[in-house]
Amino acid sequence: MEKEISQAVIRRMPRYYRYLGELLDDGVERISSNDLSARMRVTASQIRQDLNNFGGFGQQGYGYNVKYLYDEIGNILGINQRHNMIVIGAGNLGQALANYVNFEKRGFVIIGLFDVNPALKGTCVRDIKVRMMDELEVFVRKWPVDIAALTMPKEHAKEIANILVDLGIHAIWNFAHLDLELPEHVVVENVHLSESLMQLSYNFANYKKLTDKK
Amino acid sequence: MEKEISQAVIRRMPRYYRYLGELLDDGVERISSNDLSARMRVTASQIRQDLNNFGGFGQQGYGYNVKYLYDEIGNILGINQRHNMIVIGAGNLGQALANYVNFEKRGFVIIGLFDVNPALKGTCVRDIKVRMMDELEVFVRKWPVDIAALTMPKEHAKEIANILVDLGIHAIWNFAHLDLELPEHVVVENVHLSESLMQLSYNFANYKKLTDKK
DNA sequence: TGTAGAGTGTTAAATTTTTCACACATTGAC
DNA sequence: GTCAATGTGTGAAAAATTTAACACTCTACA
Repeated sequence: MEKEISQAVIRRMPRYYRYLGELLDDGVERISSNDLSARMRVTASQIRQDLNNFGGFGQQGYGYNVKYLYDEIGNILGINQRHNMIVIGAGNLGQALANYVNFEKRGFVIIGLFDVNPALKGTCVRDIKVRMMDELEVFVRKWPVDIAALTMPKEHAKEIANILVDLGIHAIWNFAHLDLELPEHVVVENVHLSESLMQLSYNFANYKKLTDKK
Repeated sequence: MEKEISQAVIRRMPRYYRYLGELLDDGVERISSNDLSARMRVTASQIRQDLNNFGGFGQQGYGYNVKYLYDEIGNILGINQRHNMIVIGAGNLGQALANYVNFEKRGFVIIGLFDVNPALKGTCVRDIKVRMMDELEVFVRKWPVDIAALTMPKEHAKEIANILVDLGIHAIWNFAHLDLELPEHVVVENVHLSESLMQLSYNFANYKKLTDKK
């Protein structure tokens, strides 16, 4: 078995993908790790190391073919394979996700939106109907759901996550401010906005301290 | 000058803060790095190392006083100091931020919400009025703004970010899918949702591969 | 076709991050 | 008060990550 690739590397791959997409749009055909490194402000060495975790995509004396590398990274990340998503919590955040058409372009299709608020029942976000939570189970049994995004308040997240896992979903995009404790085979990706804000706050305070001292 | 603390450490601090807050709510008075490590699923060693970057908050034979440590980490992160925020982009995501009352509890107060869409002019999210972009400059000159959250489409983010920086703002919470190139003294925290989703996608695909092989 | 230059893949070194291990301060039971 | 148990702070080891260095391949131009 191949050795496992570290999350540090994985976290950088989407960024490569983004930059390559831009190059593609700009009609750039080929790029060297050096040129890319200058654009992305990372070392060329890191780019080459990262990519070589997945295989040799470049060619000596030439560099990397943008289109080819773009597609390869897309495959690695599972982009352009269709992923059906549901979003639990149709508040602003849930609606923001539902409205974000770029996900769909990449194969991440939101097929259902759920909430407890009866006022939302039957309303639509884009063409996605908001359903009540009691319809969740039937829905998930009927449609193949790959990923569930949790955008509801943290009070219910734990319970819902367990239900989803019992229903066979094993990828969860968690926006609730808590750490889900789920079986090992379930993949969880956390987006903790308040923690991100606090990190910003620290760096902000620290920058001020630095300049105040001068 | 004290040696700089790595972002890896900073990124973990809000999580400690969150767990300590929960302990506090549960009426727990003291905790050892060992107990905390069991709850948080990190090594006790890491907890002690992390905290000791900022000073010795614990006591041998006793552990850490929850309330005290909670407050200290709060201070380190600049929580409970007031931070005035503005949000550029009053779409779903901007409104989600504006509606999220917990930020305010922590001292992060959104004082303005801006958009280009005239249909939103004068509408309110909670008690925050949505203003048009052409009012931005006067607003920022009038009110002290610490942090700007960018939730508008990426096409305009670069330009707006430059304007904000010129107006003296030096902390930016960037939700747009691009990397801002700003002067060194500006602190930027990125939240790239699509990259987070791709990381989930990779891990999802990889989990599947693993189990399929068996 | 030959060859200088470009640029990858890869091994090795440097750095950073995490974990281990333990001396010693404090607690709390008796 | 004594003393075993607890549990931090910290220096050192281990592991992981990042950067550097370079042999060798392929390109592109004459």
